[in-house]
Amino acid sequence: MDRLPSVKIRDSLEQRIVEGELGNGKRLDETELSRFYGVSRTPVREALQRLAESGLAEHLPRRGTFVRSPSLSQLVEMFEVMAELECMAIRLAARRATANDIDALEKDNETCRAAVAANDTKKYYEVNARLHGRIYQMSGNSFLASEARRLHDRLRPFRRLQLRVRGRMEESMAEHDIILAALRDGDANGAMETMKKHITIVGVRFNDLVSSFNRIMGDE
Amino acid sequence: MDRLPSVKIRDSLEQRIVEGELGNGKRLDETELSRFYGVSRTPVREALQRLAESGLAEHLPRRGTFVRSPSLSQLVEMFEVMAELECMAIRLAARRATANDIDALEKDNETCRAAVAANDTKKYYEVNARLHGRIYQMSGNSFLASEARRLHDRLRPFRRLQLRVRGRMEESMAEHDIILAALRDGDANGAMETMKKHITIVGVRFNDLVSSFNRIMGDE
DNA sequence: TACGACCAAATTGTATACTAAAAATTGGAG
DNA sequence: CTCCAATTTTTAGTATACAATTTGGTCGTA
Repeated sequence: MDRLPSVKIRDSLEQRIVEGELGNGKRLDETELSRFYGVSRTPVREALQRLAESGLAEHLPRRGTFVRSPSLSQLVEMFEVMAELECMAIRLAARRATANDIDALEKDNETCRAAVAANDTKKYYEVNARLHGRIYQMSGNSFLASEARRLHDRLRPFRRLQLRVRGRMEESMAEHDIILAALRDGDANGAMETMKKHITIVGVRFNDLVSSFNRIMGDE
Repeated sequence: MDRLPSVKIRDSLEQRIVEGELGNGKRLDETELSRFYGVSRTPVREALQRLAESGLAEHLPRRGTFVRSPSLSQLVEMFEVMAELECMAIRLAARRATANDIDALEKDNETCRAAVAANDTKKYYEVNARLHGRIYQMSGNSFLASEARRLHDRLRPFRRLQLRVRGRMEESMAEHDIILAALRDGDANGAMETMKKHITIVGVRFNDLVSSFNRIMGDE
């Protein structure tokens, strides 16, 4: 199944925004993009409609479409909601996890640990995302899983910067260990407690986040 | 500010789906819709793209766009997530509510009570939605507010059916009373407890059963 | 009758042409 | 030189024309 051009363009734009190539406030010019992708304006417009619907861009009638990264306060709000969803997922997962599920998590966690030892941020991020995705699945609530994954992806660039903060990867690993131990014991409350701390940015030094944030947002 | 035709069409379709006029599986024919709305296919297509992105419809490449109502198990999952978001909102609201906020809630609640007395389901739904929306706002987390409102709107037709169940409106009122009382006392936990019961449709046991069932059966 | 290939109608996806609204520019008055 | 207004230019929104793909049916053959 080969995807439609309009969908491919949408995905490409989404990635370019998330990667930071298309910074906040950047005007997404229909003609320019149509030249870039070698198609007419029609599929580009459809891609932009979908982008705007998902919240990554804002469409102003008869003005154009603009990349809209969240403000700092919106970011904090999003992390707050993310923490709640992760908590919910881990609570459900603790009740429903099978031995196989937990084994898979353990395996990912060890890969994470290796990445930390090698100081491989990219690898760590990748496996970490898989681990969290697995927990969403384990919750048994596929709607929750899809919502959590959506938010997770949207917070991706910020989460990644957060990991660059010195010592954050090690700290994160320790939390993973506690969460997994709680899961193994079926201790839903313990897992939730740690997960909340794990996600919420309040645990991180606020200044670190702000400086990362400014670095990302600084370039237009 | 007058909205663009493509946006108006999107909103109209969304409403028609939610109202049940366009039932599950209904094919959204581009030509037919363009005739219906008296415009060309272009704005209709853009409206359909947005609908698909928001999850109300599904777009199959070169086949068409179809209304996709959630299955029973998806519905249960969505209510489960809704309950979690409502809990979060009420927890935050309990900490941040001002006297004015609570007065406004009380007023809505009394209007609700009048609607129950008159057995006016439509009115009850309307004011009930406003009351919940107010709680989202009171949480102080605007991202949470927008997400909760989105889900609330999407669950609207099912919530409405639920209210037709005999005695459900009265029961719902009683819960509102308890929640408001807890809010007035700043009792976040009490408010959350009741809210959880208030939202969850069938009870946690059933959710667990359906979720495990789906996991076993491999239905994603 | 059953099955398969091929053709035709319908419908989606894309390109292009046209319209209308907003930004940019130019020209003049003060 | 500055400010404002009219005009030009650019660009978003829409219509229409065309291409590509699926689908249903028909015809022919085993």
